[in-house]
Amino acid sequence: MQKMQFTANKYRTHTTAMLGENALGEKVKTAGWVENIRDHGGILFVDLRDHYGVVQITFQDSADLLGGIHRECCVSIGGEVLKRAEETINKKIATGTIEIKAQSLEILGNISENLPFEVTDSKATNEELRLRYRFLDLRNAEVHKAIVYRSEVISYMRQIMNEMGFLELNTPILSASSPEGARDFLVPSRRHHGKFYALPQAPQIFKQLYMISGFDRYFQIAPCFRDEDARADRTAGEFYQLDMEMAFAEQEDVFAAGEAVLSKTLEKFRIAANYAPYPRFTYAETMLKFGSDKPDLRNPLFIIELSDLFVGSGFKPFADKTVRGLRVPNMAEKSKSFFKSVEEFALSIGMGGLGYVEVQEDLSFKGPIDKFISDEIRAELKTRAELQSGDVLYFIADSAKNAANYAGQIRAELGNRMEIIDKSRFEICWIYDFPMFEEDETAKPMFSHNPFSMPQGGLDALSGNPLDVLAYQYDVVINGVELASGAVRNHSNEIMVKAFEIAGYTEEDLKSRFGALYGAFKFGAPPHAGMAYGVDRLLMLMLDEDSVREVIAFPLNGNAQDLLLGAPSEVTEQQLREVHIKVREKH
RNA sequence: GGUCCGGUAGUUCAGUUGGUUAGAACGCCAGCCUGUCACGCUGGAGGUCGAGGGUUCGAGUCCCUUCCGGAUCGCCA
Repeated sequence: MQKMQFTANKYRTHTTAMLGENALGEKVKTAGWVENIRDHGGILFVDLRDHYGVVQITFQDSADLLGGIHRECCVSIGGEVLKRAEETINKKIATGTIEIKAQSLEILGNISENLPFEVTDSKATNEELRLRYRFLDLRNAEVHKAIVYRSEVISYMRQIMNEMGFLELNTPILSASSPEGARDFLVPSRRHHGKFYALPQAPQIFKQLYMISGFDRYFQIAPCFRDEDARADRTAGEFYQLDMEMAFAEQEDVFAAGEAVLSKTLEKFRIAANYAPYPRFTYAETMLKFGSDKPDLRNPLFIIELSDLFVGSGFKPFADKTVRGLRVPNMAEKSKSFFKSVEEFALSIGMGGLGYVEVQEDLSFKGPIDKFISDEIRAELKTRAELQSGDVLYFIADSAKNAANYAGQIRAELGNRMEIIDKSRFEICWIYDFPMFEEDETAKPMFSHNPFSMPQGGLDALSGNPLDVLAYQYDVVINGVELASGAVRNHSNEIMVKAFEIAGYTEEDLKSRFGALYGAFKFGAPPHAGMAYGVDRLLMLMLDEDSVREVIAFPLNGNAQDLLLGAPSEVTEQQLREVHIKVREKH
C-alpha cells in the first residue's frame, strides 16, 4: 500500500491496512462493510471489509450490538485489538494474526436490504445484474482490485511519460464531427439552431494542432467516443487511450518512446513479456507469415508461400490459386476426428476445402492429395517447409485476396487445438509499412487506414501505382490484440492534396472536411509523429480478463446502456425545444 | 441490421420420449450452538418457468410471434 496521510476521526482511528500486531492492546475504531457474520451462540464473528482489506471482529457478551445488522451494512466498530491464539490465526488475510473485540458499534447510513447477489461471489453473477448494482459488485475484493490496479498503472504511465519530457495536455470534449471513420456521438447546440457538436473519436486533430503550436511532446490519457457496437475487447461508446505526439520526429523516435512506456510499465507490474526492442514485421511480411495484421506470436506456427510450385501443375484446385503452406509438427498422430474437425472449421469460415499431407517416417507423404503432387514438388516442399516425420502440411489455396486471411485463421485455430500457445506470457511486436491505399469493391483506390499518414517517398511515390505506396504507419500488437496504432503524420498540404486526389477527393473536399489542419499547415508545420495505446485493452491483458468491462468501473453494457443511471434516457420537451430537436415517432 | 446460443426461486443452475404438488446448492427467515473464518445442526418461506398466442386430455418441455441478454458478422481510419 502507498503511504497515505491519515487522521483519526469519529468514524475510525485505523483502516484495516493499519491494523496488525503493532496495534495490540490499543482501543481502536474502524469502519467498513459487514462482509459476513458467523453466529456461534456465545460468540459471533464479523468480517469487516474496507478499501484495504478485511479484519475479524469478535462479539462476546456484546451480541446485542449486532441487532438488526445484515451483511453489507456500513458500520463503525470500536474495540480492543487482541492477538489471536496460535490455532485461530487466519493466514488468508493480512490482519489474520489479530482480531478486534467489539465494544461499540454504530450503523452508518441505512440498514442494508437483502442483496441481489452475493458480493463475495459477484463475478459469477450475470453482467446485467452486476452493472445494475455496480456499487455492490465493486465491493468484491477482486473487482475492486482491478480498479485500483487501473489507477496505479495509469499513474505509472503518466510518470514515465513525464520523465520522457511529454506534457500532459488536455483537448476539447465538445468538438466538431471528425475525420475518423466511426460514427460520431452528436451533441445538439442550443445557441446554434440545427448545428451539432461531436464528441471526439480521438484527439487526433488537436494533438497535431499542439505540434503546430510549438509544443514539443504531448500526451494525454484521453477519453475517446465512438458510436459503434461493442465486443468483448471493445466497449460501447467510450474508451481511453494513452495518446502521444512528438514534433520533429521520425518513425524511430515514436518506436523508442512507445517501447519505453510499454516496456517499463510491464516490467513495473511484473508482467512476463518480451522486452523492448520488440520484433518488427512489415505488413506484407505478417500477412504472409501469420495471415493477420495482428499476429499472435505465442503461436509458433507460421505460413509459407507455395504458389509458384503449382503454377501450371495441372492440379486444378491449386494451379491458378495463391497457395500457402502451414507445417504443423507432431500432428500426424492425431485422430481422424481431429482432422475432420479442422476441415469443418475451414468450411465454416468459407473455405472451399483444406488439403493436407502427413509426413511419414521415411519422409514420404500420405494423405488425400499426395497423388496430385509430383516428385519434384514433393522434394521442394520438404526443403521449403523443413518437413520432419510426424508433421502435417496443410495447403491453403484460394484467391490472392483471401488466401492470407484463411491461412491466418487456420494457423490460429491449429495453434489453439494443438495447445501449443504459451498463455502465460506476452509476445509483443510492431507491425509497420502498412499500405497507404487499398482497392474498394469497384477497384478504385481508397485510404486503407489513416488518411493523415505520411506516404513513404512523399510526392514522388504518389505519382506511381497507388497500391504500391506504403505509409509511415504502425501498430503494436500483443498476443493477437491490436494494442496501439500510430503514424508519421502528413504535414505537407501538397502531398495531402495529392493523396486525397488519389482517394477520390478534391482539394475542396479536403478543405471542407479537414479544414482546420489544412489551414494550420499553411503557417509552418513541423514534421510530427505519434501513436496511441488502448488503455482499457492493455489493462484487460495485464489482468488476464476476457472482457474490457472488467477493468472499467462504470462501463456501458454491450447494448450501450448505463443500467445504473439509466442512460440513454428520454429528456423533457423543454430540453428538446431548447436544442431545437424534434424526435420522430418510432415506426 | 444478419447469424448462432440463452432466459426456470434473490443468485448460479438441473429438469429425461410432453405426464403426480417444478428441484439442488448458495442466499434469506426462525431456532440451537463460545473459536469460526466457505462455521455447523434443525426447521421454514420463496416460482407469472421472460411475455403473448397455438397444438394437446395434459406444455418448463413441441410450434408461432415478441421482448430481453450474450457471442459473432457488418461496423470499429
